[in-house]
Amino acid sequence: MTVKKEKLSIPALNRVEKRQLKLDAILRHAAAAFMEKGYYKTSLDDIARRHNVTKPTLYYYIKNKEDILIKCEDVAGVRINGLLDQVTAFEESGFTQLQKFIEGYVEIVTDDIIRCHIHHRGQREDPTARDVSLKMHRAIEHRVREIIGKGVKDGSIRPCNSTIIAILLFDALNGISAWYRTEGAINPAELVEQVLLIVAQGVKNPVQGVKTNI
Amino acid sequence: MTVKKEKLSIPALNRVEKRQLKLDAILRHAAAAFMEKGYYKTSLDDIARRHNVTKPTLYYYIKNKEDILIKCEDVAGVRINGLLDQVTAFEESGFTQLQKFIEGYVEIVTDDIIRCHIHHRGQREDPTARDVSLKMHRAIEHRVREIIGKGVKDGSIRPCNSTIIAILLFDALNGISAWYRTEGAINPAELVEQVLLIVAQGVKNPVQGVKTNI
DNA sequence: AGTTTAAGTTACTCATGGGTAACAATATAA
DNA sequence: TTATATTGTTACCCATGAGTAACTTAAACT
Repeated sequence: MTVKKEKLSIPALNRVEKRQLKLDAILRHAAAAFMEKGYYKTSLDDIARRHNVTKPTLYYYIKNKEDILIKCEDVAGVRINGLLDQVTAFEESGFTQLQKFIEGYVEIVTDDIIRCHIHHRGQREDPTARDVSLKMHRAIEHRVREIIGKGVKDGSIRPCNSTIIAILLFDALNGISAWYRTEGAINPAELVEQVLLIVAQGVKNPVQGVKTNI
Repeated sequence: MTVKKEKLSIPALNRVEKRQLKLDAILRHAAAAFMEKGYYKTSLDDIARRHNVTKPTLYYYIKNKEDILIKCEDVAGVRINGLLDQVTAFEESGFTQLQKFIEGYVEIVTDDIIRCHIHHRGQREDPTARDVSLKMHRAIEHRVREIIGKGVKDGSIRPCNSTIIAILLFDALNGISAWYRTEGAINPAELVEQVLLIVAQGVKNPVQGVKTNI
């Protein structure tokens, strides 16, 4: 009986599970293709080929081409907001939270689906989808702004325009997703270190900066 | 005689001149369209319409659609390298040169043709064109890296990985081209100030940073 | 076993849009 | 005024690629 139950329930669970796994795989294949060739130069046939199926099969998992971007965005949203939850969970200084966010984000940004989202957040044919996309993006940016604002309040971050700083930070971090792979042997640890250093202290030499100011 | 000469030579000059002006206008219209709707969602008919001509007329000025991007890139290359020439012309510290470059670049980055170049440098169908594009980009990045390296040598910039820093800086600056217009009333002066501040000093509060380090 | 649902296939439609050929008008030079 | 580039137009071709209809196979539950 238990055997029968097992035999029946496990495939039943696997059904939705397998579907989800296949959707994930399709998204991953599509995201990789989009990053390599670009969204418009990638045909659904290309994506289907990478997945070893034919084009119409894709339509069993996605609504249309744009839906791929939307689904990637969903994944990215969960990931990034999850990181932000994690980073803001503890009572730490704004600067420390920002530092942790940067560390986590640099890691996240290497994932193909996230890279795809970053690179293609913008082009949304459907106006509703565009609104949703924009809203999510603003929400995430807002949370980072809040971290910076908190840092200014608690004194760990110098007074600054948190809006501008947040956008600049995101641009720099998002940019990483475009080059870290192709740019050959880059040590991830060094990358994080350099980013943290420039965000924390900038590039000006403090020693010389105090002595003389050309 | 002189009158005759004038009457003949001025239109003769205007011929090439007018052609150049029209090409410029087409590039500008195209660049604006590409920034609004994206390269692939912009048809040549769209561009022609903005220029009050029909599509085949465009082919009198450009080779094909991609050629528009290439011609925008040429303009951008001259502009950016010109800025770099200007910035490195005097014997100043690396940090000062970097500062001046940033100031100039933030201004340059508001031009539609430059924005178009920044946003579409990457998608090149023709492999030769792709090589040229990549080479130019690398050359510019290299010059900025040199400025940073010089700064490290002369002590105005703290020791750092100039490659990574240069790329991060470009990402942040190039990002500006995407949002500065849509993002409503942003004071250009404040923008430059904030960029210079974060590049110079970072965001960490130096006062608190010395006293305690959470 | 037999019925149903999931998953996938082949073979199409059809709009879009880059690019061209052939023709028309306008300005320049003689 | 007449010949000649220059600049532009209308009317087309044709490849590409998103999306669909109709049919086939494989798995799942009773």
